[in-house]
Amino acid sequence: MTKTLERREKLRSDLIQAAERMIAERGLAGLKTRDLAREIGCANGAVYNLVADVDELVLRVGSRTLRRLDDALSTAETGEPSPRETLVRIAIAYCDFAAENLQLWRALFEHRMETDKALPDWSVDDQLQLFRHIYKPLAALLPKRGAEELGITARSLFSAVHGMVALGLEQRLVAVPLPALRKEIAGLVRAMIDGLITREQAASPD
Amino acid sequence: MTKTLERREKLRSDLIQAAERMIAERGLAGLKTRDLAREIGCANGAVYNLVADVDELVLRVGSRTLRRLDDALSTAETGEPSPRETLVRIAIAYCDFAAENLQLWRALFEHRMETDKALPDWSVDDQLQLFRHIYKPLAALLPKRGAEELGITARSLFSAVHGMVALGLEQRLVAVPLPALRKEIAGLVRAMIDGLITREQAASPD
DNA sequence: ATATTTATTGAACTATGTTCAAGTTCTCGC
DNA sequence: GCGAGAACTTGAACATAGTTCAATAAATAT
Repeated sequence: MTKTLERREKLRSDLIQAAERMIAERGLAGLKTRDLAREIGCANGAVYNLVADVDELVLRVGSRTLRRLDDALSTAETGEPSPRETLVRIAIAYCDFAAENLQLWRALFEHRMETDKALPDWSVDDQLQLFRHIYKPLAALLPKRGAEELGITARSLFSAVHGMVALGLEQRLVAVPLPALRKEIAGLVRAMIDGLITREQAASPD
Repeated sequence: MTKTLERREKLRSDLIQAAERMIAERGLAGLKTRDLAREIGCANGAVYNLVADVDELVLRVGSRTLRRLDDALSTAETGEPSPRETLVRIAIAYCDFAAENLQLWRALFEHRMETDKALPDWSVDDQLQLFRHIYKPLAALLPKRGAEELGITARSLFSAVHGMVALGLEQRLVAVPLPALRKEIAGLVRAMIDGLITREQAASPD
């Protein structure tokens, strides 16, 4: 009885790993059900016994990528006493992760579900976890801010770094060499933090 | 003799406009050659007499979008004496443009050419123009920096704002209401600028 | 007016996600 | 054990798309 269940689970796991490998090697657009089926040794149609459609598959791969990214950021935030430098390290870690997992990281943002098909909950949850890395060090630096406001600022800071990484790693424009990009990010993160602190202490001079 | 040439040019122009409308309404993935052909009144295959392939079509639409974006940013930078507030206004203008032209703006970044097919020059040129809006006000604020360094910082600042807009307008995560997003962007841009100025005046305390 | 060049057509080709009727394998009551 | 019924797997077939190209039509030159 459990025999086919086990087999299914094994196959499903193989499928997701194969999809991950394929995206990493050929990009999101290079993911093909027939190639996947061949790799895991089943019929093309059998893929749809394991996942509902390719959207789900991409989301499952994304979930794994987000978990690894989360781990990378967790590592970056340990053992650094200064909250300011912790934030810098997290930003650099984000940049490094994106560079080392370029296609998988891009897939997180490139993928679009067909209109109005909602994301499953388990996928949404993953994503919201990312901001939490920034929250604690930021709270230490901006003691006057409330939880709500801090959450928003954390999100903004994350987004700003994301933008620098996204455009910095884009091949189309002048590609920035990675060391230069890391330096730029560190500089702008420090500037943002300093600016936020200054503006918190002063009465927000617009 | 010029008869068919004229007709072709007219058709090509119609095609690009139809593609623009289609992307704006249905997103980049909703662009279909057969629908385009029907709209401009020619055979499906005739599309390939007007452009080499859909890649070129998307790029041509992108070129128009970039031009309109450029205009919007130009408008934002006029008539504001303070360079700092000029930068804030440019950032807000970028945000507003993205919100008002969401699908077309997204298409600029979502589109990926098939591997190793290079962008045509006319397309690359367009994109580099965007940073130039930021350059002048930034130069006024950071007089000690050289041209090279300023260019990099301008790019970083642009990228950071881009990231805030990109993630802020993303439906998947908690969508930020537009007014809140504008406020956030204004706040973080001011913080970045203040931080950059502070760090330029001090001896860059890392 | 006719021949030659050029442009346009739409059917056909390829690739790809998805479905489903038919075949196969497995399970469970006897 | 074994056979009926449930569950699973298959791969051919379908729908949709981008792209090509031989055949047709139009335009131009002689």
